[in-house]
Amino acid sequence: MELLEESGSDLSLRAVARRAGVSTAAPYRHFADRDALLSAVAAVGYRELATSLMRSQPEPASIDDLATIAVAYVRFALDRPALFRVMFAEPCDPTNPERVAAVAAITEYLESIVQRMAPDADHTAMATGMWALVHGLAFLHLDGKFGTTASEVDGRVRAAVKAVSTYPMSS
Amino acid sequence: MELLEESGSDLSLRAVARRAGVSTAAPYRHFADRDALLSAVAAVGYRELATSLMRSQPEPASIDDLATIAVAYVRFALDRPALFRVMFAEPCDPTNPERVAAVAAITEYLESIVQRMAPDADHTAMATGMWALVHGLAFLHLDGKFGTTASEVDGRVRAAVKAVSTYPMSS
DNA sequence: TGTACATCAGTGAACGCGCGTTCACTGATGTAC
DNA sequence: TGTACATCAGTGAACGCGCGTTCACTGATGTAC
Repeated sequence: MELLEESGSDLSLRAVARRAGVSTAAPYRHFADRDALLSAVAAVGYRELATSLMRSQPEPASIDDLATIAVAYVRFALDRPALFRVMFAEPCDPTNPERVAAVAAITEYLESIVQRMAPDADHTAMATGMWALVHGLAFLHLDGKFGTTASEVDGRVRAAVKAVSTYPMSS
Repeated sequence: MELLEESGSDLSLRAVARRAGVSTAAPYRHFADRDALLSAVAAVGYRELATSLMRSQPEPASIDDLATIAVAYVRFALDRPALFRVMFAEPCDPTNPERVAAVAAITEYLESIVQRMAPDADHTAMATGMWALVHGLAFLHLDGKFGTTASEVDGRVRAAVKAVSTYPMSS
């Protein structure tokens, strides 16, 4: 995790071993192969993401609260870009139970929010949409597709979430 | 481009040369280095993405039309995952003018839609939100974070876009 | 019409690199009797 | 209390790989006179 946070580049078994002050082959005592390591790291990442979202707003009740959660999500991605990429851009082993459970936890959290805030909506569809919204904001900022400086990010995320959640489109 | 569509993996100069039936060093006649090639490929990708979005709905007038555009965006990502990743996940040279222009074109297209469909909204914020929504849907599907089979994707995307665009959240 | 020259895409060999993975091994620790 | 054994994290050397990039070079094409 330390390595991911400072280097930002791809995670290699050799680099992990170096960082641990250990020989090249030592990681194989603990992980079957590179994919297994990456899956494990991703699982930890998911748990931390879920934790920081829930901590940012345990019981969101307004669109402002929703925007706060969105900001927490984007912050997570921006603060720990390499970890975020491992979590989402690597073709992680879909059979890793920890990973599956962590994704399910995030989905459930989102659905519970939707259920409370928009009781008439299709919960699943709405939760999917909200996740996609914050995820897209995270990735687009991460990849610099908006010409946004770091200090503007929060405001931009809040504004986007509020705009989308507030104005129904005509017809 | 052919290479990206069939191999799905990283694009290397050597692989490109092989595919072109040419020696390892030949690409350096045309591109300064690997990043330059990637930037050029990304620029072409942006243009093609913009084209297929506009073709899917030149003058969107309803939420259904909006959902159609979203489906086109996600389809692009799913049909050409490696290209999509080069466009968005690689740290592309931000000074490449073609790339900047292509991103601007997509932004403008989205803003014009928003302007027509939600004239009261903050256009920039709303366009940001819409882009993030479809982009998030694309990436989450691409990375298999929903347990969705290929045939369900369209329906799921439509439902998510409609849900988010239709129901305003309570305060 | 013929000759000299510039241009330029492509060649092929080489460089040094970091990588994932395997192998037979060492050495410390704990446990059974 | 002492001895034999199993466990297991870690070693270090080696394998073969594909990569980005550089180099001096060739050979075809077009152009100027």
